[in-house]
Amino acid sequence: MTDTSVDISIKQALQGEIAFDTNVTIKGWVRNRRDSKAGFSFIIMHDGSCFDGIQVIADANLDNYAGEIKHLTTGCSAIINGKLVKSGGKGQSCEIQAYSVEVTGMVEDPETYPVQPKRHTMEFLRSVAHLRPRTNTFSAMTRVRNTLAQAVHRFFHGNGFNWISTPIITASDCEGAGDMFRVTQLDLANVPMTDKGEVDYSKDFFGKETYLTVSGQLNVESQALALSKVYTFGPTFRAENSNTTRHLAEFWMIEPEVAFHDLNDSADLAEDFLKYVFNAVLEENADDMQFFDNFVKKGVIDQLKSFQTDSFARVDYTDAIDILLASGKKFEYKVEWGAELQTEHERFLAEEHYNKPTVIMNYPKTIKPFYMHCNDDDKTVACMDVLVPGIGELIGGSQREARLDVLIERMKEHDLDLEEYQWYLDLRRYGTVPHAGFGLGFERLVSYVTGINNIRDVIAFPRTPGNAKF
RNA sequence: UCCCCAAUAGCUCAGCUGGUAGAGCAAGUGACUGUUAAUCACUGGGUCGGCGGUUCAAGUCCGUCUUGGGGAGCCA
Repeated sequence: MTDTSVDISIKQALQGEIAFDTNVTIKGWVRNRRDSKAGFSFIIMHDGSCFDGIQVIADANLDNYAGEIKHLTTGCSAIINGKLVKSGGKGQSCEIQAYSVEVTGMVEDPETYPVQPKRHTMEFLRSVAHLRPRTNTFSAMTRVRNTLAQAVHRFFHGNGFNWISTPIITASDCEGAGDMFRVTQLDLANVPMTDKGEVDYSKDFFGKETYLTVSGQLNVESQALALSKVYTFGPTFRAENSNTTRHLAEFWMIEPEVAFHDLNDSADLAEDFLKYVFNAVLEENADDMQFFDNFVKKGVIDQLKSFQTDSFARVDYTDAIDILLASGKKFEYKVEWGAELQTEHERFLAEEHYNKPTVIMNYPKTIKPFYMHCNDDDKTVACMDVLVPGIGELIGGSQREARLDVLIERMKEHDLDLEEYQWYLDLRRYGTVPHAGFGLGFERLVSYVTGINNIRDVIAFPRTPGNAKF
């Protein structure tokens, strides 16, 4: 019987790709077992290929029925060989009538197996991150995350972009941004010192201080000024002591950069990009998304669908300030031109005023980094934040300052060491062009799409302050 | 990092003003059933997050640390 058997995924069976009466083999993990004293057991098997499991009918006359099959519990692994048949019960179209159930791994102590067939809290599952992919929520999240990652590459590839791998180890704190993770080979118990009593980094692996990257932007700009359309998609690190539902110390970031683009082009690109990847998930993960819509966040499917036709709200920072002032809302932080928008302000704009992804453009230059293009008003820079309901900032981007003299002036204002940035300034010396790009936090995207509100639950093994387990 | 809250069985929780612990689910056994988060009965299972303190007595009160949650800051 097994000679003619076909190895299939559960997805193939449930999607009707396999004809009834075919002799098939599936391999996976037991989700649940129910016994019938009429002489057989129902075993629900999952293999991660799709949201649902397949029901296996194991008859009592199988050799190992009493010895093994009757003792199968949630989490056991098995190889099932049998005939794919039309289901004799309600709730599923097909099932497998087993010829053999080969148990590959029992669960050592069923009582302490953490993943029970019941609702668990996300906090508990995070503490067993090595086993949580066996749950509905995490297997669905993983498939959606995969679809998004594939769609990211497909979108850019289809639009003529080159994927650039920017360095993960970097020698300079590019944006003068926050804390970075140090990379060193020095013996921390015996650090070499200079005559001045400072750490002698010339003795270190790279001969200077090095860190994990916080952004590939400056590097990828140089690629854009030759290949025109480029993007990065890779790991990024921030040593900020942020304890929120939307920050990770290690996350994946997508950073497109396009020559001859201005800010509006960049906002258009961001919009097209989101439409594309949202649509990919709607098409490829309908069952997973239905689960999220039912049990994680009501309305999450409609949220993605409505964005296909209804695009970004776009508003200038200056106008956003007026909207906030005119709203009559009492805010904890004062609304005034020149100040950062606080979370409460962003939430009001994206969740109450517009209730859809909202782009705020052209912020005061005093609160933004040195590399952003100075607008003609000499007060604002050409930048944008894309805010989405429930997440906050999903995308941050800007048109870059392409004029050498203006850029140098801005760097001096920010107290940067010009020597360190000569290569970056060269890009303005040799054939400079206007260009623009943005950064998008991949996990925030997964969070928005799935409705899973804690960013620690949209990556397999989250890295956060005080937690690098697994 | 700041403010607030929480930590009790494998999981989710209850435990009033201090007197050494309970339920549901899970697990084990049995009954029953083409079942489907099955149902019913019985059984086993806890150094009440760590350390220190107050008290005759601490799950309960106080201090501190750790972890987690909600919010804020920083940002993607």
